[in-house]
Amino acid sequence: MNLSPKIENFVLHCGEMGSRWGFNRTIGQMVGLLVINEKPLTANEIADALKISRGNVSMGIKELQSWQLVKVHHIPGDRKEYYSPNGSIWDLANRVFEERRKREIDPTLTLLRDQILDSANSPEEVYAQQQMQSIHDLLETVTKWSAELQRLSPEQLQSLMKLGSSVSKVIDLKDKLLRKS
Amino acid sequence: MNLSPKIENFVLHCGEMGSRWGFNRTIGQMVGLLVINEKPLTANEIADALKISRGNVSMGIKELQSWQLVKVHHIPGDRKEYYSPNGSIWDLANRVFEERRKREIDPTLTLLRDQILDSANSPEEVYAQQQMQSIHDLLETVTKWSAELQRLSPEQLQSLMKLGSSVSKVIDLKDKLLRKS
DNA sequence: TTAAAGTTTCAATAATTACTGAAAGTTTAA
DNA sequence: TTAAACTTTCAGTAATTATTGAAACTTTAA
Repeated sequence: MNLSPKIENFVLHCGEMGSRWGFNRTIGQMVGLLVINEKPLTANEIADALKISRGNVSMGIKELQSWQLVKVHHIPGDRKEYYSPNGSIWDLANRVFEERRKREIDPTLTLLRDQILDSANSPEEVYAQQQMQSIHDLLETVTKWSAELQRLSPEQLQSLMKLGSSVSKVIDLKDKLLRKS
Repeated sequence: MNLSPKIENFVLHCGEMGSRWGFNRTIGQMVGLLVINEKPLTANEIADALKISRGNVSMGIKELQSWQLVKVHHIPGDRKEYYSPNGSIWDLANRVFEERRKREIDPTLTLLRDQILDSANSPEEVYAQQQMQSIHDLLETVTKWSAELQRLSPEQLQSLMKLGSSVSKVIDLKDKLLRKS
């Protein structure tokens, strides 16, 4: 497996970004490689292209499956497993986004809900409760909004952007409309 | 500095979430501690409350300043520096969001713009270019949308949510309105 | 000036996280 | 069954990241 410089460049970049996107370097590279290749790849091809051990590929694939980012294919008469991205770029991004919400926001929302139910026993705790309530409200709003946006298709979002509409303009329009009716 | 169990619990949680939010455990705890305390704290108080070294606090504060999350106060006749969160919860979240966009999306957008300008030299590269174009378009859309949403005040967002309006409903309203006029 | 009160830096080390490769496990065809 | 072809696991090790604490630096009051 010999990557062209352009493709290798992209794959290496995905590796560097990997940890920022929620996985590690190797897994970032794997995503890049799978996305940039039209044909599904075997674990050995991945190990070879990225110059990593076979065992590491196996662990990476497992992780990517837990994020629902890869799909397995079988070719009749061939025992190897072939891997490819599970869906369009948009689908992949949505899953990463969703998974990160689960990891980065949900646990805190759970904690805050519990803490807020509990009553404060001192002036410091009264202030602490207020702050926790603010964080809770913020996170709930963000969660709801991200769910709304995820529901839209890329076409809906992009056509909206291309119309030159900002969200605030849309909200203004909505306000006007509601006032009239 | 003795934290009540409830407050300690919150601070420790912030520590555990720290790395998921883009910093490390200690810095997560520092944010939690500063946010939950009404009064600004000195570096020594932070070190004491979190049981970490003074040097570590210094480095953490530096990092938090680079994210623009803390503010320094001085009390007349007192040489110590007092730290507090730089703005409301909403302000802090906005800055984290913005900073993460810079780290997680912008570098990739830059790379993809360059790659897309370059012409493909093989069928594999043609496919690769197409995929890179899709990722580019997706990231641009996400970037523009997040900028739009950040522009709204928490009140605007929340009132909108409370009206029970989903974004798609708002978009539908907008379409109807545009069709009429 | 000086020294006290504070802050920052950074080399050494600790803690965490990722990776390898050999062994164990699984599946399939004969 | 057996063995070939493949995948997974995981103990040991490598690489990376975070933390300490002592020394260097800075600021201010006398």
